[in-house]
This record gives sequence, C-alpha cells and structure tokens, in this order.
Amino acid sequence: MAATDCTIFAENPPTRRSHTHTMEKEITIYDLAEKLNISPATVSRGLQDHPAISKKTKKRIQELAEQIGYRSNHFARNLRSKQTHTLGVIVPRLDSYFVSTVIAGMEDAAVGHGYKLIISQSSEQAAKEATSAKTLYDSRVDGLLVSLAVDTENLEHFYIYFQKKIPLVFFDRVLAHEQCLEVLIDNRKAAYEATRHLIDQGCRRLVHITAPPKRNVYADRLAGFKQALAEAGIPFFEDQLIIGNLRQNDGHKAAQNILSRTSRPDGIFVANDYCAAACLASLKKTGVRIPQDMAIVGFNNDPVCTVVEPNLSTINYPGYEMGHIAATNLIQALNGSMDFGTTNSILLRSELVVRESSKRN
Amino acid sequence: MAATDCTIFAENPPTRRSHTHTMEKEITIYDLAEKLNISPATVSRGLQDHPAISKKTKKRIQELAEQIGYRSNHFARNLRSKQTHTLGVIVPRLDSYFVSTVIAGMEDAAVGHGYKLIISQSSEQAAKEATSAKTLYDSRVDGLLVSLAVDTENLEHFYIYFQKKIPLVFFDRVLAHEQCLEVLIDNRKAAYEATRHLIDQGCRRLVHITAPPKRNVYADRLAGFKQALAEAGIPFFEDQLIIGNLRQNDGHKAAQNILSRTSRPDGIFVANDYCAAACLASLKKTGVRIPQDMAIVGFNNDPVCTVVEPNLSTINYPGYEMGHIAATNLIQALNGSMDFGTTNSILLRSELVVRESSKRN
DNA sequence: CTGTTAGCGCTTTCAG
DNA sequence: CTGAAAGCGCTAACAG
Repeated sequence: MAATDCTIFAENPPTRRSHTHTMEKEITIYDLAEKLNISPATVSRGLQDHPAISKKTKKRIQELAEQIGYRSNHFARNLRSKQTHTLGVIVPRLDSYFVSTVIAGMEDAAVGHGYKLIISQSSEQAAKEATSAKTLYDSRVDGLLVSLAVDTENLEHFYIYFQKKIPLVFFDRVLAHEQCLEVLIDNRKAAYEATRHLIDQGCRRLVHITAPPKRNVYADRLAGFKQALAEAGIPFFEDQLIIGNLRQNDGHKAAQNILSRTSRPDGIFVANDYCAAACLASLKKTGVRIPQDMAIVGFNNDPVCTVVEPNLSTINYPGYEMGHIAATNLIQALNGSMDFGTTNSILLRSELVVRESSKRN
Repeated sequence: MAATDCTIFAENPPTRRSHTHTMEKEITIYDLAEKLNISPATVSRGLQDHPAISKKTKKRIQELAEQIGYRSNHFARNLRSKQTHTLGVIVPRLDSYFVSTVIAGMEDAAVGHGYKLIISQSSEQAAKEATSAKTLYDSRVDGLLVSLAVDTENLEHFYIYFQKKIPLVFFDRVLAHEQCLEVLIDNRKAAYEATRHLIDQGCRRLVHITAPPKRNVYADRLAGFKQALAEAGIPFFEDQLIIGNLRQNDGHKAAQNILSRTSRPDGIFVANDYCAAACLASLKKTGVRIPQDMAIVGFNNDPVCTVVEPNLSTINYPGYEMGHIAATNLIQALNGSMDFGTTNSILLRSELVVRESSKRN
C-alpha cells in the first residue's frame, strides 16, 4: 500500500446509502498497520495486549490508536471470536425499586469486567419472557440473568440456552435446574421471621397478602408464614391468605377485604412493600390504628417504607448485592469452565427491619 | 430427556476453550442455499423480503429457515450493513418510577420497529455520562436517547455523535442543540400551575424545594414558581429556595430547614414526588398539619403520591408517552433523512392532579 | 516477536 | 428473477 495515494475512495459514487452515518471512512487496524509499517495481525495483537508482542510495538500501536481515534469494530470481532461480551437480563418489570437496585449491581459488575447489559422486561408474562429469551438468544448474548415471571411454570423457553451451553443465572424468582446457578435469599426464613415478629408483638389473627404461590418466592414466604403459625400453635386457615398481584392496587383491595371481615385480623404480613404501603394507607383512612389495631410487616425494604406513616417494618432485601453476585458469577462461568461447578445456589442474607408499623410493645 | 442419560457432555475434553459455546455448527444461509439448490444471495434476499424474489422461492426459503431453526448472524449482517438496530439510552438513574415508565415506552416503540435498547445510567454524574456515551458509541448504536445528568453543562461528550451524524434525542433533561430533537413537557407552565394552585388555596408564604437550577427542568420550574408569585404580587426572596438533590433524604433535610424558620411557610412546591413525600412525612412527625398548616404539591405523579397521608397533589408527567415518542422519532430519523427536519422540540402535555395534601378550601 | 493467510456470515453490486 | 464475486474488519493458525 506504500505508493497508493489517498484517493482510493475519493470517487465514491454519491449514492444515498441511507444506512451510513459514516461520511468519512472508519479507521481500521489496516490503517494503523500501514502507518506503523507493520502487519494488521500485529496491530490486532498489540491492541489486545497479547503477550507475544514487544512492549515497544505495543506502545507504538496503542498510542497511535488513541491519537487518531481508532475504535475497534465489535462486529468484525464478534464475527470471528463468537463472543459478544454482552449479558442478557430479563426481569418481570423495571418499575420497582428492588429491580433497579439489582440492575445497578449487575451493571457495576458487568462494566467492571468489560461486559455490557441488555435489559428486557417480561411484564410478568411467561409469553413475553419467552420472546425476550429468543430475542436475546438471537443477539448472541454470552449469558443470561433472569428473574422469572410470576406465571412461568417451566424452563422450556430456555432450552436453546441449555442446548448451546450458554450459562444462565436465575435470581430471586427461580426454578431449579441443574445447569443453572440460582441466587436468592432464604424466603422461607425471612417470612418466618416477619411472621414471628408479628406474633411476638401479640398478634394472633394473622393474614398474609401475597401473589400466587406458584412462584418460589411466594411459596417459600407462605411456608415461612405457616411455620411461624404452627410453632406458635396458631391454626392456619385458607382465608388467612389474600392473593393478588402485590401491586399498589392489590393493597387497596386487600384492605377492603380485611375491613369486610367479621373477625378482623390484628397482624398482616405482606409480601411486598408497595402493596403493604397501599394497604396501610387504605386501612388508616377508615380509622384503623396501625399498629395498635393491626400491625403490618412488608417485604423488600423499599424506600416507600420510610415515607408512609407509621414507617413500615419490613425484610431488608440485598438487591444490589444480589445483582452484583449474580453477574459476577455468570462472568466467571464465562471465563472458566462454562458451568458453575458444584455450586447450584447462592443464598444471600436478609434481615428483619423493625419500624413503627409493627411495634406494639 | 427420554433415553438420554445425563452424561451428554461427560466426555468433554477438559480444554478450556473459553469462547465457544457452540458445539454444533450454526446454520448459515449457505446451508439453506445448499438444501434448496439456490445461491446464498437469493437466500439472503428471500430472508429480507426483497422485492426482486419470486413469492414462491421466498416461501420455500422462509419455511426451511423456520423449520431448521436458522437464525441470522447479527454481526455478519452489521459488519456489512453498518446498522445495529440498537438504540442507546442514557438516564441519570434507573431507580425512579418516572424513568421506568419512560423506558417502558421506549421499549415498546423500539421492539415494534425491530430495534433493541441498550440502557446505561449516569448516576447523575457528567463524567459517567461521558463514559456511557463513549461505550455506546463504540457499540455502534444507531441512535441515542438521553436524559442529562444534573451537572452536565455542555454537550462536548456527544460531539462524536454529531460528527458522525448519529441522531440524538434528548428527553426531559435537555440542552438545546440544533442537530438534536428534544422531547419534554412545559416545566415552566407546570410549575406555574402547581404554585398557582397553592396560592389559590390561600398560601402566601411559599417555598420551593428543588435541585440546582442549572438543568433545564429545574430552571424552568423555578421560573414558573417565580412567575406565579409575581402575578399574585408576592415578592420572591432567595431563602424561598431549598436546593438539594431531590432524593428522599433531601426531603427530610428540607423539613428540618423549614421547621427551623421563624416565619414558617404555608405552602411548599417540591420538584419531585419522592422528596415531597419524605418532606411531608417529616413534617407530620413534628405535628405540622398537612394541608392546614402547610400545603404541599409534588411533581411527577409517582405512585408514592397515593400511599402517603394525605395523598400528594402533583403534576402528572406522561413518562410512557415521552419514552414512546422519543424512540419513535429517533427511529423515524434513522429510516429517513437522518435528521429531524424542522422540528427541534416536542412538547408533551402535563397537568395538575389535585389531592388532599393541598386542598384547603 | 512478527507476518501470511484464511476465513467468520452476510449483503450487494454487477451480470446475466 | 437469480447467481457470482467481492469484501465488511477482525482474529487465529501456522510459519517463520
């Protein structure tokens, strides 16, 4: 290319190739190679800090690259290397504080290792979850992080991932699978503690507001609830369960339900703070005193807890850590043996946070 | 899992070829071409529904592709076509209801047009915003959607985008630029209405809790606040401004500030609901009656408004629509002339929502 | 330590 | 309407 002057593409026909933002040609490793009088291969190696390149040439390469604003073409790179350095994330919904914190943790972990995140929400629908899984698969994500929709009953739509051995990490909303890692808290224990706390405060007529206990988190919380009752010698009846979607509106509806009962409960354990806050608000409006008449405990430690009156007792859920750990483990699997070794499940610590909504002593 | 026992990958040679998940070869257009006895070029055209291909061959191609589970390789495709069908999104933070709704709107618009979203947060720091911009640029996003960090003072870090004529849409937190579209609400007018409402309720000693008015949204809201005061013949003094970060904690601090004053305000306009809710809670704790002693209006119409007591009056902010419109316009620019024509700014309607926190009549 | 040589899978002129 | 051929920019054997 020595003698070639710079008019190579000068006579570019003025076609309106609508797709091209690049008016000026992009700089490639060939340009670098030419200017430095070395081969493109060496440039490629120099750029990725390959051990078999002399410090000196490496430096020359990297400096020139920096100077003339070279940027590597991910597509060419991925096309060869078959790695995208992108992690897919599927969450039931984005508009929840808990999910935001999880994603923040994932992002920090990801960028720290040179990975990007591509996020999609299932809106709590198994069908959309399947679509997302497919889309992310088609974008060739290196790995997947997922929290299942409430109505997802099996892992069929992730079969393509298992088949190609693309590592999958479930967090919070999980379904056991031998090839997957799951990161969660001990929901049963947390719910047990919440319920136990209510009982310790003197509550005897307890209800539990939750989502359909098909999903692990709700099943486990229900189990914890029942266990605490059992230990305290309180019988459990089905009508102690108020099942909905745990959205704000469900909290209001639950309050109506509770108020309509002849034997009103004196303790409420809600599997989600926002729903608990709404329920609390509705209850208060009709003159119920919290916690004297009814004590309430929520779940998640959402900021809403400290803004309602009285402040909401809850279970602190380490969202950021969960996201961080899930992503870190996924990336480790990617760099290592492509599986999670013998670890199938990581349990994070959660703890009861006592505030006014449940303090009766 | 019928006959197969679980040893599928048991004899996997223990090489750590970290990069390759694909044990079986991927299906390519060459495979399709071969099976159909046509050229790869025709397959390529058939797959993208090119007009110059007979209906019949198109059908054959698409059916076979579907049947044997062909998936196109985005990298090869992008490498040629220079289009990624990916939009970059930069937001100050993810953990806000408003932002979640905006993103939901964007996602719907994006997938509807065959685009993907890649989201990153600046954590309200101009420096991180610059990094994100660079990263997204390097991932070759086709366009960018951004809501600026509170301390971003210029658009230098987006220069690369302007230079390459990659379209940029600002939403909510904007900074004017002739090559960019901006999508926002009339913050001045909204703030004017909120303040006006407070005045109509009989408030005369008003304060405004907000963020540094360097960013358009806060500057405009402040302008609206002042305008309403001026119209009502109420003088404005600097100490009517309480400036912070509008986070929950700033609400509590603002409450302390307010309570410490000798001449207490009787009306508070807060530029963010969560902060308003926190402030309201703190105020109530010390016995201030809302709205009798102090009326409060927030901003955004966050769900928290209906969970605090009394419910918070606020400005309804059409987040979903904003996201949808911003993304749709960006995509149109991508498919069209690569600029936004004569439109530089789209204004969405917002309106006052009156609830108990401000009703004194 | 460096260069040569092939492609990765797809799109796109240019010719039929 | 279809095919042949030429890359997009990069990486990875393989050979010095």
